[in-house]
This record gives sequence, structure tokens and C-alpha cells, in this order.
Amino acid sequence: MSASTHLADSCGPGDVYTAMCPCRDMLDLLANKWSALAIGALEDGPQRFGELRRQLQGISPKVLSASLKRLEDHDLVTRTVYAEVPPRVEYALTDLGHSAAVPLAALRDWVEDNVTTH
Amino acid sequence: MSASTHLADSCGPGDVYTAMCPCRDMLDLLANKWSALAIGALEDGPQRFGELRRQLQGISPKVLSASLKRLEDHDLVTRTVYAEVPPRVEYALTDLGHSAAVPLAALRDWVEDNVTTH
DNA sequence: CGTGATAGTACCCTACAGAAACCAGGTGCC
DNA sequence: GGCACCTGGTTTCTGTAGGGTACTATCACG
Repeated sequence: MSASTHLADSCGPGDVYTAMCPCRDMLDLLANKWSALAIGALEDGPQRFGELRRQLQGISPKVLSASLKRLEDHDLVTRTVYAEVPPRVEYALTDLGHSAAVPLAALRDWVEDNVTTH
Repeated sequence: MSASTHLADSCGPGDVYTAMCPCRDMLDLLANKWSALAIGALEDGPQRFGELRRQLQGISPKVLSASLKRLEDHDLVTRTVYAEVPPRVEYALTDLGHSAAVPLAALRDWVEDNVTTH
């Protein structure tokens, strides 16, 4: 179903409540457990695959690599490969990623503040 | 790092990066496309099932009812049945739900502001 | 010559998201 | 009477996202 006709501006200024708006995709990407955690982890600076894997406790390598690929596709993170041995790959936030990190941090903070460990 | 001890069933101050922390569940719930949209829709006041279904374009009744049930289980929304004909069921935010709506609104706003419609 | 580290991929399986059909049960319409 | 229509879901079926574990390539080190 290509919406690539002049239907493109059908959701005007961007409305996440409109099904065919491209911002739905972005919401689906960001409103996701692993994306929110990964972007938060990268706020501290670039991280390697293994570092992220350890930090995002419970994520499997397959899911981490898929999540990062999706974030890369949406220009939220960059992937830099260093031709070294052992191999080194660094993931870093783009400017867009850094700006997205702000509302995501607010969401994580709300969760940590409002879930009582009682 | 400060990873002195990983508590078995409690993560102390609440850390979404800890796999077994109960706040992981809450993050998983809120960091979700439909939850973010549903909570946003309910900010305007209580809504009926059919109203939400129309507002959250593209959601299926099964997924909507499951999402609302999950939000209800976490005390973010209330479900009120009126014994009328035709049947009427109203969903409304709790106080906790209203406070969660704030960071979620920020996230939706970021998405709408940063996804170019072309 | 075997072990370890890194950054993934391959394989398999389960659970859930999503689409479409269906249900209860009361009302208005003819 | 009989039938379509309203609401708020549930049931059924299927595709895909997620997850566990094993395995790869490359080189350094002992």
C-alpha cells in the first residue's frame, strides 16, 4: 500500500492518532522498552555492542542487534565499525537521537519514581 | 560501577535497567504504542470503548480491550460499566494515570515535532 | 594448538499483535 | 412477529516480534 502519492501530507502537521501518518512508525519505534533503554544508555556517550548488552539486562543479542538496526534506520543512532582485532563497533546517538532521549528520560524517571518496590 | 549487589527480588531505588525490577513491567506497559495513545486520549476525560476505538485509528477491538485491561491492572485507568441499553462502559484515568500522561504527552509531542511529513 | 574476546548471525520455538468473524441482548422498524 | 442494528466486547486464525542457545570469523596470547 504505497502512500507515496500526494496523500503524503494527509496527516498535516503530524498526528500520532492518524494510522497512516509516518509519525506512527516513529512512535512505535520509540514507545518500546528496548529502544527507550538503549537510547538512555547511549546518552552517556558511545557504547559498544557488548557494553549495551550488559547494560540492558535481559536483552538477547539478536534483539539488541535488531533494535539498534532499527534505530540506525531512523537516524537516531550511528554505527561505527573499527577494523581492529578484536572487532570493535561503537553505537552513538545522533543529534536527533539526543533530542529524543529527553522525553524518554522523563518516561524512565516517571517509572522509577512511581513504581514502589514495596 | 555501582553494581555492588544485585538484589534478588527488589531493585532498591527502582532501576529500569535491572531485569527483575518490577518497574521493568511498568516500562514495558507504558513504552508501548497503544498505551501511549490510549492514555493520551483519556486525558481529555472519560471515554467509551467505541470512542477510543475510533480515536486510536487502526487498533483492533481485541488489542484495545487487552491494552485497557492491562492499564486497569496497573491502576492507570478505571473501567466503569453502566447497566444501560445500549450498554455503556467508560474508561477514565486514575490519578496515577494522569501523572503518567505527562511524560507520554512529551513523547508524543516530540514525535509529532520531529517527524517531517514529507 | 587450543583458549579467549568481540560482534554478531542461524536456528528454533513461543507468545502476542492484528484482522475478521461472531456473540449477547435489548430496541426500533415494518 | 421477525429482522436489522446498536454496543462492547470475545473467538478464531495467522504472521511476526521476541527470546534462548549455539555457532561463526578473526587474531592475540600462553
